[in-house]
Amino acid sequence: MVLSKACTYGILATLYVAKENKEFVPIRELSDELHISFHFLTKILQQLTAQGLLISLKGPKGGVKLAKDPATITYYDVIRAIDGDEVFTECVLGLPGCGHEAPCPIHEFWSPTRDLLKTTFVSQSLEESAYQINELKLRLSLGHWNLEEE
Amino acid sequence: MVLSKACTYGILATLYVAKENKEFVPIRELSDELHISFHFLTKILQQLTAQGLLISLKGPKGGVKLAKDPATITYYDVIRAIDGDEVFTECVLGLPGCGHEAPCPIHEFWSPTRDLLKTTFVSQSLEESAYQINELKLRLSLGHWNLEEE
DNA sequence: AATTTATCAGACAAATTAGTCTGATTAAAA
DNA sequence: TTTTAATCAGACTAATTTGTCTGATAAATT
Repeated sequence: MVLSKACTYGILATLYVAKENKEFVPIRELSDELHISFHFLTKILQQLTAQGLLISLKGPKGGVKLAKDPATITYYDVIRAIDGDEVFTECVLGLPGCGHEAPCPIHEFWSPTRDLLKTTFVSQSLEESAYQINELKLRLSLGHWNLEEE
Repeated sequence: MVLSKACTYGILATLYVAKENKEFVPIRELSDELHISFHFLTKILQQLTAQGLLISLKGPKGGVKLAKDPATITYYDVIRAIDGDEVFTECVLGLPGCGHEAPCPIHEFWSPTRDLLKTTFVSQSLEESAYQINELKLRLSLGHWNLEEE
């Protein structure tokens, strides 16, 4: 698995918030719509709040919102806040100190692939995805299509 | 993490066997040289034996050897035998049924990246890496360099 | 001021992955 | 034929990730 579940949940939630484009979305709404455990999602979003990607508000009318313009937040930002950037920097075989000077047997081939992996997430902003979600009516929910309520 | 630890251990072990190029390498030698837990590695190599990538022999002069010409075994073969091929097929956001007809918001961008990921592992054989290990004296061990014995 | 609705904090449980251990089995060598 | 050296089988433990729960805190409404 490239991304942890916590990380994919974090991405789905920030995408939802980006597409809604309103003040403070309650986590309960996110967990209901995306079919993610409320308490688990709460913990994940607290991380994103602590990292400065989200702003939260307690009480009625509370919830979370993006801390910045969604055009300036990339998938990479969210991934790094939850999973760290090890997946984009570490040796795929786990050899300590693997690099150009002391490469593992596939370093030379893995390195460009790893770079593309990073570029893929760096070059996509939440706004671009939010636009596509709205335009193309893309779903974000983890629920299976034929179990979706209308 | 792209590959599980079990998977990286399996790759390192098969690479070691490929570079040694002799009949039946004992797992004890592999675990000592690669600094991997003997019992854990044993279980992993049993999987590879069950999957037909390795042949094992009990008793003195026993151990494991490659079941085929290392030129015909790819990293992808080993990865699939241990981790399965989900990492090469599933949605990076975990959305069930994500695909061309019902894409997730980054399907279009993730898809080629995922393809390169697979291609990277499909196009590298154990023999090619074994050759490089021998020629360039590349290390396989998980031990840190300054802790290595001579 | 009291109530309601939300996040925050942290303990706890379950599931998965990683790692350990003991004994059974098998094959070669003495 | 006995001993020895290896894998095989499976139970067990530890660590990490995932998920659940309860209460404290804060902000808006009544």
